[in-house]
Amino acid sequence: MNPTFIEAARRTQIIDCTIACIAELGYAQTSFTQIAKRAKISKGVISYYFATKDELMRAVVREVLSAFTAFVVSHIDAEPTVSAQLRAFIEANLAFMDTHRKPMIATFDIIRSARTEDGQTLISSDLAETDLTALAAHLQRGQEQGEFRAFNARIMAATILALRNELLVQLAYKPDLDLKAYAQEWVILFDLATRQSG
Amino acid sequence: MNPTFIEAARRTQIIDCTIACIAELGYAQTSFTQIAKRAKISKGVISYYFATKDELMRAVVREVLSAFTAFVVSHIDAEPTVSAQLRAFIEANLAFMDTHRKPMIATFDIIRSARTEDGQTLISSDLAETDLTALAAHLQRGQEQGEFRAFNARIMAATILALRNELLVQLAYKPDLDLKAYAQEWVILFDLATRQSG
DNA sequence: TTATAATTTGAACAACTGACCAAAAATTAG
DNA sequence: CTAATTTTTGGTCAGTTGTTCAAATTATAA
Repeated sequence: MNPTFIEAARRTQIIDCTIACIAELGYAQTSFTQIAKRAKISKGVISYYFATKDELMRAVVREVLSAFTAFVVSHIDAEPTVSAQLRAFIEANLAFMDTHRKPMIATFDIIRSARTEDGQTLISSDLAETDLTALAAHLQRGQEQGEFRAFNARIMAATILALRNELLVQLAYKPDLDLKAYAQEWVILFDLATRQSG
Repeated sequence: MNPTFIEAARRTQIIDCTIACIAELGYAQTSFTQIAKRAKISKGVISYYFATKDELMRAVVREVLSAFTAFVVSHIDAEPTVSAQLRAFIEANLAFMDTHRKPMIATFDIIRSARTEDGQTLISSDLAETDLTALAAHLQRGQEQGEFRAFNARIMAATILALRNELLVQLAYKPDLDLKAYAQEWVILFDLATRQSG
C-alpha cells in the first residue's frame, strides 16, 4: 500500500523539524520533545511514523545526502580534466552547503554524533570510506595523467573531505561564515598544492 | 590550605579516567557512572572533588591544553623565518597529538560537545578565536616580509586549524591513523599553498 | 447514515542522568 | 589512646530520555 497523503506530509514535516532542531541546538540537545514542540504535535506521533529515533535520523541523512551527492556528481561530470574536476568538487560542495545550510549541518551532525545503543556510529562509516576511496582514485588518475604532482593521494583526499566536514561544524555556530570566500581560497590552495610544477 | 595528598591523587585519577572514557566512548556517552566504574570508586567521590560535571570537564581541558600550547609555542619560537614557523606549527601540533592521543581526543571532544544548561558551549570560543587571530597575524607577517603569497590570511589560518581539529575527530575512531604521514604531506601542502612563487 | 481504519493524544513506562546527603569508614592530630 | 577531620559509600532526589499504549478523535469507505 502507498503511504497516505497524511503520512507523507507528516514524515516530511517531522524530518524538517528534526533538521531545524539539530541545526540550531545540536544533535545532543535534540529530543522527541523538542521536535514535537516545534512541529506542534504530540511526541507520540513521531513514534507512530518512525519506529525508532535511529530510523528518523537515518531518514534525514538519506534524504539530504541523496540530493547532495547528485548535485556534486553532476558538477564533476561536467568537467573535462581531472584538475577541473577537483575544482568543481570543491566549488560544488561549498555551493550546496551554502544553499542548504541547515540540512547539511544536521546531516553531518547526525553522522558524527548519532550512536546505536551498543556505541557504534549510527551511519556506517563505509559511506565516508567510499567517498574517500573515490576521491583518492580521482586524484591518482590526475597523477598518472601528469596533471598532478606526486603526493599521497589518499591523504590528500582525506584532507579535502576533512576540510569540508569541519566547515560544516563551524557553520553551525558561525551563521555568517562566507562560504564563497572559502571556496575561492580553497580552489587556489588545492590547485597550488596538487598541480605538477614543471 | 594546600590540597591533601589524597585529594591531588584522586583528582588526577578522576581526570585520567574521564579522558579515557571520552576518548573511547565519546563525550555524549561519558557519565559519572562510567567514570566511577572505570576508577572503581563511588560516583559520589567525583562530586566530592569536582563541584559540577562542568568543572570536571574544564579541569581536563585546562590540564591538557596548557601542556599542548606550551609544546607548540616552544617549537614555533625556535624557528627563524615565518615559513619555518608555519612548518613547525604543523609538525608540533601533529607530534603532540601523536604522543598524547587520548588526552587530545578527549579535550577537543569536550570543547566541541560540552554545553552549559543554557545551551552555550562550555569552553569559551574566545579561546579558538584567539588561536585563529594569532595564526592569521603570523601568516600576515609572512606576507609583509615577502615569504608568502597574497592569500586571505584569516581563511588560511582557519583552514589549518580546521584540519588539525578534524584530524582529532578521525583519530577517535581510526586508532591506527599515521599522523607522521599526515604531517609530512601537510608541511609540503601548505608550503606550496602559501609561498611566494616569484 | 454506519462501520472500519487511520491518526492523535496524553499519560505511563523503565532507564538513565547529575546532584545531593546522612551515615559509615578511614585518616590525621593532640 | 581519643577526638576531630577528611574521605567514601550507597542511597535518594528530581529531571530527562525514547518508547509503549489504551482511549479519543478524525478520516475514509460502503
